[in-house]
Amino acid sequence: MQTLKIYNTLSGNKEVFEPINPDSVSMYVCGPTVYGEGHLGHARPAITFDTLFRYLKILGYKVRYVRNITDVGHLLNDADDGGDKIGEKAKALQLEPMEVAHYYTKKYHESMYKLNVENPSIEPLASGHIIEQIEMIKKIIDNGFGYEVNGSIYFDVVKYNESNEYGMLSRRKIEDMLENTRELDGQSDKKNQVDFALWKKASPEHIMRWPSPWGDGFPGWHLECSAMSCKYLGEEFDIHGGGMDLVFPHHEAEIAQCCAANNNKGAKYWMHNNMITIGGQKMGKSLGNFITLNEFFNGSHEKLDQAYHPMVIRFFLLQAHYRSTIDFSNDALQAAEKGLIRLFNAIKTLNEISPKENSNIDVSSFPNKCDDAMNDDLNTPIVLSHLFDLVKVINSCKEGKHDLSANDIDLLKNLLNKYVTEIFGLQSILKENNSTDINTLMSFVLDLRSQLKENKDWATADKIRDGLNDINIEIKDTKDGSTWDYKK
RNA sequence: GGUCGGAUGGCCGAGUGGCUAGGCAGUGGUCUGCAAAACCAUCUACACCGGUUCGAAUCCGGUUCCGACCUCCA
Repeated sequence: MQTLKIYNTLSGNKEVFEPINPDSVSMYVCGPTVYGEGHLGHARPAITFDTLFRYLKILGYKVRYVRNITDVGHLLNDADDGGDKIGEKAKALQLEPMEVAHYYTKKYHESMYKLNVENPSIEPLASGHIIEQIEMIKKIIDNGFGYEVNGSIYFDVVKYNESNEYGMLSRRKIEDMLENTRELDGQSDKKNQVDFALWKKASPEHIMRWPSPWGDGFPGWHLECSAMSCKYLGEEFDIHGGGMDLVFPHHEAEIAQCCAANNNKGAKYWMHNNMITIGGQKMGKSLGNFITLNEFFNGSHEKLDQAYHPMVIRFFLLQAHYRSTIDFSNDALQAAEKGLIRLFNAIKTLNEISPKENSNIDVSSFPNKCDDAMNDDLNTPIVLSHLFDLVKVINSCKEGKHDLSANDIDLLKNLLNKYVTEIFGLQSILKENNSTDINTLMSFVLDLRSQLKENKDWATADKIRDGLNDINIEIKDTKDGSTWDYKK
């Protein structure tokens, strides 16, 4: 098996990936809170870790991939005793909170399907694991790291830090955090500002609530991931992923909870994808550049020049390294779209190349070069650059400038299939002209037109060409005759 | 304010102490009745100021600007 290196936020370094069990990998990724339409910010971790999921399987691992759905309404902020995101939305729409959660879960799944994101092995709901979360709180209390105030349970970060290291993931010092915390008018029940809620007592108007040993309430913000990863992957598992914005406090708190409950920090490798920007700005509702996935797919947002196929979004994300920020703009997406079409045209071309006795160009190094890049912390942009070098090779074979043997053609077909289809999960966006009726009709039209051209009746020939162009059919005149295709 | 990260050619985006990243656009060419498409070739770079070095875009220091987190957030 090849040596895969991944960047571990915990150590701040690229590390050789060695799973706890040699043949299998356990992976947990933070999924969406389902209170609104899926947006670009959801696409990046989904695609980043989908690519990792696919790659680990290609490497021969048995992978259990858990990605949760957060359908429990956590509080909007710490000082607030009132609403949560799902509950607020439910009130606004006069729906049950679970109707809201279910509706947006379905929308999320639809977007993931369009982006060709594979289903995780398990997709647990936070609301379905209240019991596990309560049990975990009990363990934390029993171990002396939780305390109750007025029906709410808090995690005692200061006490925890005496015997453990709070801040190991985000490299924060608890002393700095205690110093820097602003006075918040002393509304909180917490002993220290750095403490966080494990269980929150539900105020009368809070609609999402469950019974517990401490009265009706709802679980804290960070608990579900600890409880569910532990349940399905064990107290110690291989990879925990999510967006960089979750490093603190969410993932830091998860580590603390797992250590406090199980004396085990949970994941061995922590991986974080970077954020996206739109036109150089952070995406946010207040900035007017908040674009949902469906708006990208149908082009309905005013900032978009056109619709972008889900595969263009996927390809565009893969053209950047997952730990870099990536900036969305119409120019960049249109460039990606053209690149993607070029790639798939070359794959099509490869199937049409007739093999020669011997190759006169060496393509044997391509598989290793791609693997090396992928093994270097999933450097998908470098893999793509190699694949585009391959596009040049394929095209020059078509032009008769190079030859490829049958063996080499197979090698390239396998390589492209492995990377483009299986690991990157890309699908062709070329329109297929596979309707028999239209093909018969078009070959008649093209035949007619070539007669016109032979008779030098350029005016009529051009009229046909222009007319077809208007209905999105493009005629391509080559020296071997004319072909046609749907325009993009 | 604290912690951390970034600044690469017209746009996006890799990488690295000396050797072409790649995509898109541009330019030149092939092909064509013309055009389009396609294909081939190719130019423009490493924020600023110092330092280390035979050599730095790459290492070090400083400056400016940008971003993330510190509060729900992918």
